[in-house]
Amino acid sequence: MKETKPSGGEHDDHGANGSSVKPSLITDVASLANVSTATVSRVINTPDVVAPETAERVRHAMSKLKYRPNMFAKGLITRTSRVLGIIMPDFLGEFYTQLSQSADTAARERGYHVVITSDTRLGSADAVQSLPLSFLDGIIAILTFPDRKLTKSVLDLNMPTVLIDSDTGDLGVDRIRIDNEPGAKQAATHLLEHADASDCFYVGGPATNFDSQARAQAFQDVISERGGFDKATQIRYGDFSVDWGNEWGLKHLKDRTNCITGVFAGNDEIALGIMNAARTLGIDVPSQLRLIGFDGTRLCDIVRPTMSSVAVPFDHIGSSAVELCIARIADPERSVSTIPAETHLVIRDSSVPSDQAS
Amino acid sequence: MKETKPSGGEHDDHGANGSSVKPSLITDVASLANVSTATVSRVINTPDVVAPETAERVRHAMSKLKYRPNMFAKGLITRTSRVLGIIMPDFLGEFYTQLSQSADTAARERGYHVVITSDTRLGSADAVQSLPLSFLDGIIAILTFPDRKLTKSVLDLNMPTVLIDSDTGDLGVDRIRIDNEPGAKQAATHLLEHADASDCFYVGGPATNFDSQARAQAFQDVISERGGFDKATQIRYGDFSVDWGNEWGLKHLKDRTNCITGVFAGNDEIALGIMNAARTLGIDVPSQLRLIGFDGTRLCDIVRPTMSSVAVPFDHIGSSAVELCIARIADPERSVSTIPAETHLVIRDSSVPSDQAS
DNA sequence: TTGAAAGCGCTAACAA
DNA sequence: TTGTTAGCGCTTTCAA
Repeated sequence: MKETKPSGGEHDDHGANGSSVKPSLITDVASLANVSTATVSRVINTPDVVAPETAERVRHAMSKLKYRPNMFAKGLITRTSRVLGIIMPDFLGEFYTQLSQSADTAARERGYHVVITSDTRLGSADAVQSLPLSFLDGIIAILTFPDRKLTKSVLDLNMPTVLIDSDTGDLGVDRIRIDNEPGAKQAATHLLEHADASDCFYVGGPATNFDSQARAQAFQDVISERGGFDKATQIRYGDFSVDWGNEWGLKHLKDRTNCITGVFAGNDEIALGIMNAARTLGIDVPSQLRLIGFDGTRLCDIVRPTMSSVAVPFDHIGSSAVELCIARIADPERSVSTIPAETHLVIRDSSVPSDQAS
Repeated sequence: MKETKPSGGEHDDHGANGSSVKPSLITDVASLANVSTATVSRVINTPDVVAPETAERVRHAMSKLKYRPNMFAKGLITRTSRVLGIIMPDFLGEFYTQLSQSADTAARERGYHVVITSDTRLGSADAVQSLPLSFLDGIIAILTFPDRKLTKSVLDLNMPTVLIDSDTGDLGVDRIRIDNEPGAKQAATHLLEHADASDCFYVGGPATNFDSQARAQAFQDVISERGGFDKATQIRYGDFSVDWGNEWGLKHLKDRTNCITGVFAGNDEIALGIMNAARTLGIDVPSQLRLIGFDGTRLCDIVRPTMSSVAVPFDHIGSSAVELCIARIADPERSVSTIPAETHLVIRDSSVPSDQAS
């Protein structure tokens, strides 16, 4: 309490809009506490190496000046930010939402922050220049489409990266591999319990989507075993939307009132659309139509009848991705690994014969 | 093509895991292109000021070396990142999802990036130290609870900030003010068209939540005008969840089979819960129960019957927040403004008398 | 236990 | 149109 008055004020800010008062620097804190900047830096980064009373004096100065280290300067030296970026196609959909939440929790436990951003810009030509992604210590990218350019953009970032759910072959990158097969096979098998093989359908997302295809394949493997399978009609692709499900349902369900139809949808939203179409057509779920979705999002428990769906282990995926990413950051030389994320069928009301059929 | 070989390689990376090869620097590019670092910097930031052929040469060197400016160093000087942060309570829920999407779009158009992060850590003691938020050029915070500590934490960041939907008085900060009143009054009025005032209920979120309260107040204003209003039973608080709606419905709807009940829910999820409870109890929506939600999320069109709801203009809110934030960044001295976001009722099937009442 | 000083990679005057 | 040079705010040897 004897040096020059530093720049940061101690009285309340007038405006409270940021950036009106300029932030105090480490030098301000140093002079207020009568120490060198090195010491201030030490109480922040390696507290145990500085004398308790000195540390206390410094801490007092820091809070008095509302000192906040400049992360640009800090990062320039340490080359880390302790923030992980999650790149996803868009912010919409339960899928991404639940994944973000679990990744955030996992990151937090390990002293990292997570920020979410959409990848739309990644595909553009000047992506490399425009992306302020170099702030990040690592990247977790959810690449659902086999978009080579996008994948390459991400890989070109040349930083610790974890890919989720992409169809990319072995690019020598850590990956969380969502295994569609077990859940999809369980779903198909479940459908077959009450419906003929020829009455079962797969209504998927985009034909180019890897998951969409994998689920279709598993479905086909199970169904075709029973014979009477016609790929052209029993497997259809559209997009991952309620509208597509509704459209398919309206068109293909109306003349199926005197048999039990089994439908396995590419995701929950499509399934919901089909459920709505059935209602419109007066077809009862589950007595006339057995329906199973995919992803196991919150939607399944919200709608009535509740919807059977193949659950994707979001928590496991989110936390594994974070762990893998942090492990890679810690040791860039460690061998590449792929962590499988198994799916499994969760049966709810939309696929089991109701006791009181109407 | 005559200088020292720079560090970055031109052959493919072996591993493809980031950080194995060290990134090339501006000096590498400069020497490869036979220019000074200043010139390289110019082709990146002010291209028109450098000779076309020189620029071309530099650009070639950049792509050959996969040069990527170090944002830490750049930010240290320019003090900007062109990244805006959106802070929200959590990643869950349609509300935040749709808001993020519109903010992202708006930011993109203006050359900014948006990252989403949850605010859980903001409230903690060491928040100031642990938050790597100083990277951001601005912050958009969604503060739904009157949490003074959280609000203060955000404001203490002392950077361009826009608050959305908080109940904070005038803190001299830019704000997007969601106006619950018009929509809520329309909802209450709509309910009154077919239900007695004493048969109308508001089932809100947390009692401490500002929006929850504002909606309740508007509801009360309209309903109590008709007389026979008992606040204690007709206004109930819980949380913004499907479960709470279901719980309320199961408890309070069962002995209301011989009158038309009108329910205005605090958000769409609560409304959905109530809708499910009604179904469980065999109460028909909308003939016996007129139901209106709040937020106007995608859920409203997904469920059957489709749900009437007070729409919140997400697009407007997201883009306005981004605009306001960018304006503040551009001119820290500009006067503080509050942009209202009006809500309005969107009538769907859950609140209108069905033609064929059962 | 602390301080002095040398940068981290980049941009921005100021010259040329 | 281009180059030289001085930092941005912080961390980190190296000495003391």
